Amino acid sequence: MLEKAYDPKAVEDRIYEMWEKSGAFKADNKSTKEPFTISMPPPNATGQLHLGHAVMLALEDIFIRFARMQGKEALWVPGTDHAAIATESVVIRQIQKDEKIPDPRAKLGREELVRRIAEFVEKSRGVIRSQVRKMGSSCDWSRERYTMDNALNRCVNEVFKKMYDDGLIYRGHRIVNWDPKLQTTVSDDEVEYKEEISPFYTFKYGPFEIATARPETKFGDKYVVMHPDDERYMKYKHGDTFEAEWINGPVRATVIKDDSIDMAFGTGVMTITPWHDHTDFEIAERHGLEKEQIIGFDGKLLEVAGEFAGMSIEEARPLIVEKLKSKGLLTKVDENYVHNKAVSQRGGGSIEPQIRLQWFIDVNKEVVKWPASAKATAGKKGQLMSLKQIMHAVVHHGDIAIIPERFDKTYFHWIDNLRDWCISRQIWWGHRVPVWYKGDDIHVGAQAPEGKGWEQDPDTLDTWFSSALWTWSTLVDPKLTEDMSLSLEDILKQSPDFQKFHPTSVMETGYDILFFWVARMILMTTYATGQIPFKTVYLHGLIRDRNGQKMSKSKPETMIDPLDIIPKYGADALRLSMIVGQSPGADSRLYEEKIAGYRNFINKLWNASRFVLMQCESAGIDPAEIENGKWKMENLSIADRALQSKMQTLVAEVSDGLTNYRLSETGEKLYSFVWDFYCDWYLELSKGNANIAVLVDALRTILVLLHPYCPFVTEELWSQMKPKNAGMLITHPWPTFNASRDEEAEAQMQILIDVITAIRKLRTDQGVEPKKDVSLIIQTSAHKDLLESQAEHIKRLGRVEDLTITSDKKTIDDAASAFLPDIDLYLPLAGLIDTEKEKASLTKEKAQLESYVKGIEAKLGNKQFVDKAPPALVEEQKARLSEAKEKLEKIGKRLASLS
RNA sequence: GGACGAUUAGCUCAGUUGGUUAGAGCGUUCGAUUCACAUUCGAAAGGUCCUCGGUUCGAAUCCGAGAUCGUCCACCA
Repeated sequence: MLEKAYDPKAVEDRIYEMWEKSGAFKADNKSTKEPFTISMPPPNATGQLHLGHAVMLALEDIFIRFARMQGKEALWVPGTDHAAIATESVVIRQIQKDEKIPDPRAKLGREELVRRIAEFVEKSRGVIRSQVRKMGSSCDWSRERYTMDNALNRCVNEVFKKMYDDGLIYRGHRIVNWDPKLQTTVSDDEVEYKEEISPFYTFKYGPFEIATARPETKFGDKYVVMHPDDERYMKYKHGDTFEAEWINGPVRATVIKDDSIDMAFGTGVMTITPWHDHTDFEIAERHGLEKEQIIGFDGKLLEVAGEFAGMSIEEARPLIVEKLKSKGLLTKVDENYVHNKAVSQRGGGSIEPQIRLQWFIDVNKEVVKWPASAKATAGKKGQLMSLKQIMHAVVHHGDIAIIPERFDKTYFHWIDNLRDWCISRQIWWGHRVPVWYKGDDIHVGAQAPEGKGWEQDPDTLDTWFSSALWTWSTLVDPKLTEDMSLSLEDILKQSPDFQKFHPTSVMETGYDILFFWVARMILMTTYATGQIPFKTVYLHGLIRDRNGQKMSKSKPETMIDPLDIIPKYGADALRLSMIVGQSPGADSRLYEEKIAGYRNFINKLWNASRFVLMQCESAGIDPAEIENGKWKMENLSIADRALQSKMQTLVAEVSDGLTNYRLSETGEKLYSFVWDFYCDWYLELSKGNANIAVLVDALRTILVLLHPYCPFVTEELWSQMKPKNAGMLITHPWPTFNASRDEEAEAQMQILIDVITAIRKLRTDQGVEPKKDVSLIIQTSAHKDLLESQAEHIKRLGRVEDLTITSDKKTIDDAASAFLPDIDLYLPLAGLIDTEKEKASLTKEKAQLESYVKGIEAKLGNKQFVDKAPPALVEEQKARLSEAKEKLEKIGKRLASLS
């Protein structure tokens, strides 16, 4: 017999082990079943499982379990990410701290440092693996991948080479976001802007006044830029030169006219520093101006700064201002100027734009064939397009659907503003740029060419470069990647997993990495394989604390750690609490009471099962002997029939909800069906005269439907009551909807529920002690037979000792007026559920419908509407009209029969 | 500066294409409890659906304007 309360600790690990051992997670690439694939967004190999992972795992597990039960060949590929910059800086910091080595890169050298990082990652990956299991994730561990696997490295190199050969990857001096602290570039998306109040200085510069918050960059400035239409400066022509007294003596400056200048800002004139500012760089490129480096890669001023050379920015700034002031060039200081300071999202250090030789992906060059997907290809075969255009097309044409839809706009907007992607990083941990140099010769490829003296590029690739290949690089056969004679195309063609499981079905991830990752997967995968990476993108929101704040380690009191929650409340409860009430793309709040609420639900289900099993036992029936889906049709009570009927609707709704990714709504439906109907009414009514077969069979179906949401408890309960030939729930077939609804039984059941509820309320209203058995008269004309047949239930659930049901209004009036001492309560049903109430509501509905019909008829009678509105709309209105008329007719008939 | 989203009970949120008396969970109040479950059961209180205007027979829902909050993007020398 089951314990009195569900104890997840005693169940979860055992169940997970059973699933894993059984091979239920493994997908078969030779199967003829329809594939359903999810690539797990790989958690950072260094990390601990947090709520962001937990919600991702819960959602994906629901998708995959539903697909598996529906008989699809379901594959969920797990893995971990090497998280280049994050990991390298974690390990470096650790070495600095533990071994007191201030510069581990210099001291240990590349080989040793990389070895240490790899070692560290290997340890952390084990932690992540076990944490993913704790959530109940039914992923195929035999296919686990890691972004630094050799096979994936081969894919990275092949794609790099392909892009290089296509002219999509180039090396160039471009202005990049340089992080002086981590000594590497970061991509535009990794830069954050923080508001900062700093003094804003206005200086005299020749005949002009220029304003700046960063005087330390101004040493080399020799161009003043203004808008060509600015009337204040009409007398200066583009190309004019003049002499100006400046920080370290006089400089010769040139006037430049450029449209990008905002005339309303400051004085409308600025000097530019092309080496250290994106906008200035662009202006300089447009006009072919000289660029000069002022600040070194270590963040210190260079020779050009004269007496200030070697100083850090913080040191130099006040001194420079002081000097300019003493020269009489400072005209104004605004102390309250708010400006946005660029900082690195990773290290948090400030970003110093610098010009560097870097590798880039050209997103505008039109050299790529239209993707092979059906919709986007229509009529465009053979056309060449840019990576940007590909990314746009596959979403625009509906090959890829984003849920929620509104993120389409954000996505398109991002593409419109996308600049070339800087893919090289000056760190050691990651996929090394597969390029070799010997003097001026360049060779691109995974291996060094024949001959001596070739040296590989020291840089590594942006971590998102390898992540962008994730949906398919994880599906190539690793053995094939060892054969260097095969092309990428051959490898893909000969990899059974890729052939069977790609494109993947759904990519589920947080909306915060739509740009970082999702967009880049679309870009890279569609380019490299000719296939879209996934058909649907499901974006979940962030989990916040109870105050709507981001959970962070700095506020431990609001932190919820899944690893604390799981032993306490169970993985099932955690899963429900994160999914019900969360709609895609929107943030949601999580706190312990919420989780406890779902723990209670799990326990309710547990106890309902316990009750059912006890009924079996006392009836001497072994539940295993009860066949599934074969309810005894004789002697079905109203409750049995109503349950059967409602069950049909539930199956249909849950199937539909899961198919269309409406997880929250569907979860809520299941919750309320189980608690509010099955437990509160059906089980209560079955007490005393239970139909065991119905009881068991309905509960089994409930377990099946709930399994994707709360796999552990359902599997455990299933093992207690499954039919003897059935296997585990995880692979149990999903029920089908057989469409036979019993509306009469549902209506009668509802009347019974209404009557009992009314009695309870009546008792409370009249202050009758709940313990006391009462005598009751129910007066009804329409439902006398029904209520009489259910008298036993009414008596038991309403604590009524003596029940009289009469259709005679006089009886009740007499009883009430005579204050018959032996009658406690009188319940006239006329105002509750009786014909009078029905009549009233029907009359109201009729009036509404009539005016509705009138409205539509007026619309359709309007010539302008019929002529100008889209035909579909007119048709829809017509359909609605006939529907309403039909309904009106029905109501008319019913009303006639009532009176 | 541009875009997107939110605003419904004390709190957290549902509310399908406009249609009975706007719902749930938590919390609160009152009551119950050997009979599956106190991780329970019954009942109650609690709402100007942000504001104004419009469309409609009918608006929480559609349209317009505004307010407040939040997020993303761009970025100003």
